[in-house]
Amino acid sequence: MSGTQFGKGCHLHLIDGSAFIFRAYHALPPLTRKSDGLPIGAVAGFCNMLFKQVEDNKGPDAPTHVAVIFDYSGKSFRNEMYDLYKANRPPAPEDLVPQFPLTREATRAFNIACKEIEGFEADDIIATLACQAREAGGRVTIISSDKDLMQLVGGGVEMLDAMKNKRIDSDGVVEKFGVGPDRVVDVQALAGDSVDNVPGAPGIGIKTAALLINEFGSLEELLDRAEEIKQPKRRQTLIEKREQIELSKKLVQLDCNMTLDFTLDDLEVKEPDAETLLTFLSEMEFRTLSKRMADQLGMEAPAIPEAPAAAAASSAAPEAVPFDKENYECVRDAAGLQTWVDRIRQRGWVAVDTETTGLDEMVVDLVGISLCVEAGEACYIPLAHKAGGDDLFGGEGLSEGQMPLEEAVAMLKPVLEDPAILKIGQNMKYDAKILHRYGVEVAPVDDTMLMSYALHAGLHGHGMDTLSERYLDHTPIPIKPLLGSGKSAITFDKVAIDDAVPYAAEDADITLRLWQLFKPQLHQERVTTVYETLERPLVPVLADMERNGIKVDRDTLSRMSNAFAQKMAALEAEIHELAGESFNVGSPKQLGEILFDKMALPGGKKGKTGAYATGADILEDLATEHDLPARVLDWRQLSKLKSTYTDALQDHINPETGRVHTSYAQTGASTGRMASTDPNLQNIPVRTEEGRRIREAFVAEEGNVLLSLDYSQIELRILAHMAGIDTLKQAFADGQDIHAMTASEMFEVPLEEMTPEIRRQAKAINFGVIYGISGFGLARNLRIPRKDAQGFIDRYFERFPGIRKYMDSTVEFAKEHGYVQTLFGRKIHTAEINAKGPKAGFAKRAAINAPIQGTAADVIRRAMIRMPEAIAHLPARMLLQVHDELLFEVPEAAVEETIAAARQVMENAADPAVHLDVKLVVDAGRGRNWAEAH
DNA sequence: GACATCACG
DNA sequence: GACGTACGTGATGTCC
Repeated sequence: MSGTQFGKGCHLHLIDGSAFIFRAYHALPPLTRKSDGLPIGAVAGFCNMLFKQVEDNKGPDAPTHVAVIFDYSGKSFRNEMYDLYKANRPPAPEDLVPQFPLTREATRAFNIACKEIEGFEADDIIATLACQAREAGGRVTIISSDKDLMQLVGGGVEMLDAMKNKRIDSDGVVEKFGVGPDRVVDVQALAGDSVDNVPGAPGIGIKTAALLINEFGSLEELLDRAEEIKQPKRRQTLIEKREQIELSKKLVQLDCNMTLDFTLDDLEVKEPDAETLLTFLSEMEFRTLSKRMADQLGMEAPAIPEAPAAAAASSAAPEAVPFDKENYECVRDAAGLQTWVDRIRQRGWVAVDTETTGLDEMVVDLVGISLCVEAGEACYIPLAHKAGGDDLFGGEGLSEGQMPLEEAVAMLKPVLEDPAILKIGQNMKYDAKILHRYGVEVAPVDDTMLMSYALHAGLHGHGMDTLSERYLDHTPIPIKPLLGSGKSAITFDKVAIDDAVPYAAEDADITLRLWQLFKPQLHQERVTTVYETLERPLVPVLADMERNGIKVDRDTLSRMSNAFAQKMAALEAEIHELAGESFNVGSPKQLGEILFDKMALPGGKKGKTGAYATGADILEDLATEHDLPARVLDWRQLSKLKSTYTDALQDHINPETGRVHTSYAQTGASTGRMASTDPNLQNIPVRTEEGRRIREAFVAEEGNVLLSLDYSQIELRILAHMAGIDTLKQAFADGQDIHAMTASEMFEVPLEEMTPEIRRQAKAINFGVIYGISGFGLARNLRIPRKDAQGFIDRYFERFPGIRKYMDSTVEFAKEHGYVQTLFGRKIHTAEINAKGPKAGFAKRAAINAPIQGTAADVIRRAMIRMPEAIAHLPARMLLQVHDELLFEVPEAAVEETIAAARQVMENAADPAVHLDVKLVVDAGRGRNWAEAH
């Protein structure tokens, strides 16, 4: 066949690749590649179509030439004619984006010509090729159902809807458009197209358009003789919108005369190269297709590890298999471990759990590893259990019957790092960090804790015990009896191996069962995208940040501690003097008795415990008249700073790194926010001058600076977007002072005459709105009469009715569905929304706040996930996240570049999943320490 | 271990 | 008509 020139007797298949991808994407369930979760549903559908094409190549009506044509991403020449062309088309779904290049790869793997040209749409290339083929006397089949291509039908050109397997010839076009192919563009020009944003003639659809074109013969004739039309409205439209209609025709008219850098002859059908194709298919892990293709090519199908989704579905329901300690194996040597390695390889996945000497992953040692490949069947590999304390030779000796730790790790490493084997864990960040210290980079991973978070946020916690009890109806073996408690508590390495096996193996067993249960639920609950884009990819990012830590200067803290202690002592003496007796200032109970009984100051008891409330707000009220409460407030501030920060922080400095390594709880907050623990670095003081100085102890390494980038007013911006408040959006677009603007709108004060006091009140209202405002809450915050506060709120809602609408509809949604959602699809369950009594108020406000706080949390998560790649070329390290702030450490020379790169990522973090009507703005600061940088 | 208090966004 | 409220967190010290 080679060398034949395209001409009579030739048959060209033109496949509309882009259209096909979208149809495959929407028609098929969201399949993911088992080994790493890569979305591949559309690729799978696409490959099946190509497979069919290959079969067709041998069929009775076989093509001699074939090509798959793609849209070039980006704008086409039509955007130059009409900038709104396809403007209302939403961006491609995020899990489809990575599949675009894969479909090109697939096409080439099938050895089919793969064409796209910058600045042109696939339709134009198809049109040009179809015209060329027709002129050469050949036949053409366009494999697409896109009506825009129907203008090409006729003269040997037909279309084929591959999904419905339906051919469309001239008659088919007449059926669809009421006119022949040669007049399709005329009808389209009149009818317009909302999908492509082609304006057309308002009020005229396909039916009317066809009627008119058939009556007048052509669009040009119709427009010239528009005066003759009887219906007044129609006549007026055609006359007034003539220009718009003519533009529409240009938009829908395909270009048959493109200059191509290839010829029809280049599209000759070729046999696929068996090895290339099978390699690709097995890389995609397309089991069935690999087999069918291999059969057709007369080859052996490549081995692909079994798919978890299919296999999980086929195995017994995880909750149906009883828990049985007897089935848990203790692996004591290499031979025993090898059988598990083999089982894992055969299975393609494994649940993993590590046992360690403590909870701090930066410090603790590995004690053992448990594995599970099938519900009910698990093992524990003890590696560093120590002999009993009464051992004559000291407690340091390892217990008998353990294989060497290095040997076990060496055997497991290839499995744990194999991209084709999925590692399943409960809070895998912990295990991955431990294993990292033993030279193992665990990947890919699934995490049942994160799955539960995507599914059940707001309903309950996501710890293993909770999940096991709720979803497996099984109470796990408690750790307490093994470790003891209090002073006599031991670490896991001191637990007897026989006791450790059932406990440890069960954890892996539970994890596997939870995974089998949750995995399909992600799809059913429509949170796969949340899990795959906001949860799973964040794990390694957080692990890196935690490992990085931040340098904290012990001397600075220590000096401050001493200073605080001195001041506190002085204050304490003064307080005792004022009280006329000595008492524990740190005891709210004793303080309350002094203030309200002995001194008889005005104030009240509080609820449950019967003790007086002595919170800062109450003391502040008293402080205007009395010295004692004022001193107590000072004392308390210092006490807080000293105990929580200057003292406790020193204990968290890692002796090896000299840095403080926090731990982020990814599932800590129901809204999608992270929580920071051990220590909490998200609540380091900043609001008072004295407290802010603690940040001076957070420093950069020599030659480096700390860089702080934070979102400006992100929650208010998100509220403006979600509630659709034009005034607010405009103010943000103009870079205005949003609180001053609010104040001006509300109190009708011109911006030039704004006073700090009025602005302060507006600011409180703006924040109140985010929290689900109430007259009471605002009154307390502003210390104004409740009536006045309610007046402010009423005026606010009058001025911004959209806000009230947002609040009402959010609560409505919560009541109906039992959850609310962020813009990115994260669900936050609102269990008590339909409760009665005071609980209802709480639930309502939480429901109003959650989508706003949660969307902001999603945005910064997306930025964090993209950050490593964006700063990979720079010597910068991301250290901390504080809800709307990211802190970096970077050599001075790379500061500007890092700010630019990080800001770019942060400001565009919502795209392309969500297009915000309000731009996100990121402020940056730098300094030798965190106080300077912030 | 519950409660009160206070640090942050 | 009264209830009793700002949203989301974590750490510390007191007291039982």
